[in-house]
Amino acid sequence: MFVPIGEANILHADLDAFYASVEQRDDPRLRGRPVIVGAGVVLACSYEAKAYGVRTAMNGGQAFRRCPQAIVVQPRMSAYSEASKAVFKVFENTTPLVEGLSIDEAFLDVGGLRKIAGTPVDIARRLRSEVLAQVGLPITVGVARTKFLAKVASGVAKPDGLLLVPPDEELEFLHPLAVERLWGVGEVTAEKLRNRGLTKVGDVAMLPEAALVAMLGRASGRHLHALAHNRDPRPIEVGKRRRSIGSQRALGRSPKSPETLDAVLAGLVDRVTRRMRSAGRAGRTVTLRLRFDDFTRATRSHTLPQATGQTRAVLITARALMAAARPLIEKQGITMVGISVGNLENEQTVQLALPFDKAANDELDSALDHVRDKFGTNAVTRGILLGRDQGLTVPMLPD
DNA sequence: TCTGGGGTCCTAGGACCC
DNA sequence: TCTGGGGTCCTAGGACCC
Repeated sequence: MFVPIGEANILHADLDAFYASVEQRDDPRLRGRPVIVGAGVVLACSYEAKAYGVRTAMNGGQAFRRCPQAIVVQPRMSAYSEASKAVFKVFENTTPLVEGLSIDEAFLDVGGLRKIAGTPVDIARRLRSEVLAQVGLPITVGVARTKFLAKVASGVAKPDGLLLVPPDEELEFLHPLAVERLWGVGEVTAEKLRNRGLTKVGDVAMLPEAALVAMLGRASGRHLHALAHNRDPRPIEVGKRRRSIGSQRALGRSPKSPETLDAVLAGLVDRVTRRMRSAGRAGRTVTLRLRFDDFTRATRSHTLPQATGQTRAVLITARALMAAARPLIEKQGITMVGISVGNLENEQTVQLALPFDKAANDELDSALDHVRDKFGTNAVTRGILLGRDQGLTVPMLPD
């Protein structure tokens, strides 16, 4: 038997039914019972609810028909975000090589830890018990030689499981699985494959790459061909940065006046630019996303010459995009509006040696004037007062 | 059976530059 | 005056993921 080079050093750790588990943790009455988080649509559901056929993203009415005894709770995003931070602390105490994928999952590279911490399976076992002990949440871990296989393994092992794919049993593990297990195969791609009689990963592996490219396009075809043959050389990437920041809002089906739409737009822009500033990011491409009552979608975008995190600049751009989309909006009822800012860059911070008296606003003004003189009128977004001897720190937009 | 909010990546055409 | 080929950036749409 051919044994691939390398060892199973990659962990994929994935919290089970994350939002629902946090709710069950915080309210003992919910434990062991079907729980649905989210009213209009199912954001998450406990395994007890899944047993009745309830699924994530299912609409609320349908979910309730399948499981009338389910307890429906409103989402508490801040509780989930806090739980996520606590879990990531456990990850980072395990290894510095952590790549976060979303609020509830991450890859960990534990290759260098064998001597001090034991085998990857030992580490995975300990990780699971530490997450349970310290955060009170069940977590599933897949262990394999590649990121892709580790993720597939955790998916197969859910819930509350641990699964190792030994390097010499990878294809035996992979090929009998349904194509939907492949990363990047959703409803549309699965249907295309099914139409050609391809339902298992092994079926896809028998096709030449060119046939998959012809069927699915260049990138998807190559990607799928590689995964079906168990090729995934991607390393763990630490410190990945977000590429866009956005916010959206569902509006319901009743007609919306232009004034109402503008107020919603201003609220979204305010939320997005606040988040950008607190993350220290500025962006150049503003995208307006719209959804209509027939579920069609449209986007309008504009790229500015300079990155900005200013509410005013983004709002002016967003309004112009909305005006450009006016004919579309008048033709169909609008049910969702979203704003996102992409092409993100880091805000730059300059520390100026300009001591000033906290009490004297004049001095702050003159310090800011100095920054404007030096770096341009648009440079200053805000200043932070640090005290008499520490000067002024001014986060700036990139030039 | 029509449903949220947050993201990522890819494709294709057009503009523009060399 | 007409014509090649290559590259980058922008815009809009689509598929996918959690």
